[in-house]
Amino acid sequence: MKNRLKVLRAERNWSQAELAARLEVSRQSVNAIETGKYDPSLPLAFRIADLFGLAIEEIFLRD
Amino acid sequence: MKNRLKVLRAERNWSQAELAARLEVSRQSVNAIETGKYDPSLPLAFRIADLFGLAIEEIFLRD
DNA sequence: GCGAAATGTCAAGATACATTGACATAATAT
DNA sequence: ATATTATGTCAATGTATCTTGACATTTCGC
Repeated sequence: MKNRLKVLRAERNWSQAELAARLEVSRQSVNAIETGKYDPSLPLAFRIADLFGLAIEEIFLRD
Repeated sequence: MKNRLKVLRAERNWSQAELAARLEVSRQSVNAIETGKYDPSLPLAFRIADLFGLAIEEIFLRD
């Protein structure tokens, strides 16, 4: 499961800490998801999709 | 996080056991997700969406 | 180059997700 | 009515997700 988080974040000039704050998760969680250590839970994936105004399928890709 | 699993399964006349087999998870997992005990992981949500040929957003709804 | 901000990573702990095995009850079929 | 199938649920266990706190390294502005 790959994701486009880093790119989406860069497009908005958000730091990992800023994204984490907007998602109400820890900075370490954002980093872990971005660096592929694990996938977000489904509810968090929805919050991410909502924040960027995209469908989950447009952010998370089957590997 | 609500979901339409039970309906989609009924449309196909699949038992929980049959759906579990197609998803390669346990019957208890399907039951737990259907009865709202917990949400599936993101990878499992993708497998479910793929199986039914729908977008994740068409199966799982923000509550 | 120096200091600040950003990123990567580790450890320890909590809660969520998924498993097997078992059992009770409900629904269906013969 | 009895047997089979389907569903709901429990306990115990293991892995995944997420947390706080800490520290090292990289990147950026000045």
